[in-house]
Amino acid sequence: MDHEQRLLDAAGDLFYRRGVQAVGMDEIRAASGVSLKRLYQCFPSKEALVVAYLRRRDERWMASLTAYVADAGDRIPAVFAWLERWFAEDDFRGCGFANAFAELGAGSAAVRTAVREHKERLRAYLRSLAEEAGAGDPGLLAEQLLTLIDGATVTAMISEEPGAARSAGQAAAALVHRHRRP
Amino acid sequence: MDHEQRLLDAAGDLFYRRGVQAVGMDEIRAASGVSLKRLYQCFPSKEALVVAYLRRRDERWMASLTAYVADAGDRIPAVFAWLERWFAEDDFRGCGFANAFAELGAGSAAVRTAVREHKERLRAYLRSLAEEAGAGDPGLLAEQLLTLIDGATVTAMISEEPGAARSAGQAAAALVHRHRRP
DNA sequence: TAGCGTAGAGAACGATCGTTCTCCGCGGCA
DNA sequence: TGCCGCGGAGAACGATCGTTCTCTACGCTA
Repeated sequence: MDHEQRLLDAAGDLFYRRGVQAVGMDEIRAASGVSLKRLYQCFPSKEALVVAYLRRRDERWMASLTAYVADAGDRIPAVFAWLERWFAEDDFRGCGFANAFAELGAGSAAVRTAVREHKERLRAYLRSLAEEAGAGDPGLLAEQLLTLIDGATVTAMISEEPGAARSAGQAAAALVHRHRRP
Repeated sequence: MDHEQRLLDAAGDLFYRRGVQAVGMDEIRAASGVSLKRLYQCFPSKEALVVAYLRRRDERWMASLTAYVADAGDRIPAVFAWLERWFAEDDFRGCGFANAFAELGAGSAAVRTAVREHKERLRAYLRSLAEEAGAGDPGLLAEQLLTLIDGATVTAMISEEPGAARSAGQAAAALVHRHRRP
């Protein structure tokens, strides 16, 4: 495995679990086994590493969600079933993007952009699901689903109970039903 | 005005706008005009100051919301109208509690507790609104409203558009309607 | 084998953090 | 007036941060 992958593996785990500011570059070096010199050859600054972490997390998170939903019959309920499994994971600690935005959004335009791109990708995907479900206003339904997802993620992070996904899933089902009949 | 108030005013503004870790104690001293010695007499550590900031923010935030809603006819829609006004404020930067949890939750049990207490207070208030609205399962409706509020707050923070409150308010109205007829 | 380029380990650097300490000047009291 | 104690300004401290530099050891080529 090349150095960049090893660095992103170590940084991704540490940044997500403990927060970006709480993790120093030397800890990433120790966890990855990559020397500091090479670390700075791959990523010229911590900010660059954080942005790369967010981009890779976006790819993997979206890929996991879409793969799970593609295999399910009822697409939109499957989104919330996937969320519940995610919330129950041992190292779940909320939305890595919202957390990074909270930590660094005020200071780093690159982080703001990376987070917005992720949310935009998710919104577009939810819109495709809303269209497939025959919603009268798929843009509005997608926005509401996004709100339920982000809200359930915050609630699960703070309460440390994966049940937040279930009530959000019920709300989503009610909204989908609502959007079908104008 | 006494020193504690001046400190909490300055710290509250700085912590919320820029994040806790991005603000040093010396900057709080400069903004408040309170000497460093007295600062540490009032709050023996930064963590204590952060917890006091969260408690005061909880009180004021809840007081503002409940006062606004109490004056309105339709209580639950009023919650989302209040949210929209909040999102449109110049220095809006998301939920101070979720942001503090993202920054410090992994490292500070006191911060985790303060954040959970706020969310619990909000949940209890929403439950009282759900009961008043005649919901069949007020606990579930309160949980869903909380999810919509947190989700809309995250979306508004990231997108910097207050419109997130509107679609969430429409979703809330649909859910209230749903809960009335089983 | 001699010379060279490279890579890793980790010391070093300047900045900044939370926290404590020192010093000085001012007000109350005999 | 002389003394004492308190409070403020800010220097100082040790730790740690992101980043760079030095030194050493090794592999390749002639």
